[in-house]
Formats: sequence, structure tokens, C-alpha cells
Amino acid sequence: MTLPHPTADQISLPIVLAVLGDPTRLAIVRFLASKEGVPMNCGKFLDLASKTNLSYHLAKLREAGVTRTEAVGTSRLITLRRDDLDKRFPGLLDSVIAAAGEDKALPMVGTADSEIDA
Amino acid sequence: MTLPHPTADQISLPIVLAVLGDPTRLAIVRFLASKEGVPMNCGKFLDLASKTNLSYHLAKLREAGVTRTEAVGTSRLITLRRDDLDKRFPGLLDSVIAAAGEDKALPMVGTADSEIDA
DNA sequence: TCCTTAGTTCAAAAGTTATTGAACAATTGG
DNA sequence: CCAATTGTTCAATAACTTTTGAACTAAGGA
Repeated sequence: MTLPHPTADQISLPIVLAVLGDPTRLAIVRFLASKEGVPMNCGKFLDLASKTNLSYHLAKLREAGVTRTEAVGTSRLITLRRDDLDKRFPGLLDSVIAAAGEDKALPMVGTADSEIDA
Repeated sequence: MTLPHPTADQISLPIVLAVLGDPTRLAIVRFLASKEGVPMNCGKFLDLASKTNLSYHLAKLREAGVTRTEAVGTSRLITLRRDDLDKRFPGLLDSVIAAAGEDKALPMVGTADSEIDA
């Protein structure tokens, strides 16, 4: 089962920028980039926002074409759409991730609690 | 006379992205980039929005640190803050401008009328 | 089957941003 | 001085976005 995603050519620059221009979503993207290749479920982001609110932000990221979300059981596996973003907007994702990596003001995933599992 | 601008280190990534995530402002930035070095006055952008609305969008760009605005007579001379943006977020401005350059959906400066003056 | 875990949906409330018009200020040219 | 040009401010409104809680669905394990 796959949720609705834009095709690569439907991805819009102003929408991507607006979606990344929110600290919570930028923190999500930074974390996805830091674990690139490893699909994350929504629970990984619970120190950024409530479950309901995360559902909202993750939908925004998916609808903008920034992330890909795959439903597996009751989970959603979330990955960056690096290939499509690089094709559409070369260099953009990398420069955003690099800049976000330096940003002490952004909220952090994994500062709150349990690094029980790896 | 200079209007209030953030210092280079006060420029915030999410704020810059949010400010660029608006089609009117992105069109302004694309036009500034296409004439880089040549300071533009507000009137150059009148085919994007009303005078009042432009004042609002140009203030947003200035307050975010994306543009520099210098008051000269009754005019405002507007330039991109490329040096500061490149220092803070290397590669970001270039990738945004390149992507915006391809974007047929963005509004255009100079499509409406008078190329009377150069 | 029943319970838990994982996440969505919905409607409401709160907050923010964009757009408008009318009135204003400041500079410049006649 | 007067009028035109250039742009700002203000208050109102419209339009969107974010956040919330309660209710819900769907899968998986005991």
C-alpha cells in the first residue's frame, strides 16, 4: 500500500521551500538525512511534536514530494526522496541539509530520551 | 539612511526558506539574481503585485536577510545579500536561483509591459 | 478474541501571513 | 511653493497554517 505522492515533475520549488521553512519539518528532514538509507517510522519523531501533529507535518512533507512514505503493517516507513529532489533541484537538498546541520536553533530528534534501540 | 537588516549571523535558515517559499518573493529573488550587481527599485516589481503588497514582500525579504535595501532619495535600491547568504548557507542561494530559473509556474518580472528603459 | 501498538481523521481553536485601500511622508523637478 | 513620484504605515479583512483532543482504523501478538 502506498500513500499519495506527487510524481517527480509535480514537485514544486516554492512548495518545497515553504514546507522546509518550518523548524519541526526541517528537523525531521535533517534527521532523515543523518540516517539516510534507513527508513524511519513516525515514532522516531515523537520528541518533536505530538502524534497528531506529526501526522500533519509528515503528510506535508510527503505531499510536497520531500519524503516518501510506505505503509508496512501499522507502521509508516519514511525516507527522503533524494533522487527525485536532486533531479529536480540539483544541490538544493544538500545545501539545506548542510545548513540545517549547523543550526543550533532547530529542534533535535534524539535529545529527549531512549536510545534503547539502535 | 539604511533600513533595519539582520547581521549575517542572525540570518536563520527556516526563516529564509519560508520567505523564499512564496511565489511572489521567489520571482523577486530570481529577477534580482538575473541582474546581479544592478540595484533595483521597488517599481521594477510592479507587475508582480500592488505597491502596498510589494512593500510588504520586500520588507519580508529584507528582514529575513535575503536582500539589502538602501534608501536613496525617495527610492529604495534593492540587492541580493549574496555574500552573507553564501557564507551562512553555502550553495543554497545558487541552487534556489537555478531551480527558480527553470520554473515556468513562477510569476515573471518584465512580462507585462514597458521595456522602455533599460 | 481481546488488547496493544501505530498512526489517521475530523472539527474546532489559535495563530500567522497575505492582500487591500486610504492616508501619510519625503524627495525631486518645474 | 506646488505637484508629481516613490514608497511606507495603518487597520481591516481574508485566507491560510498549525495545534489540539477525541474518536477512529488496521495490524499483530497473547
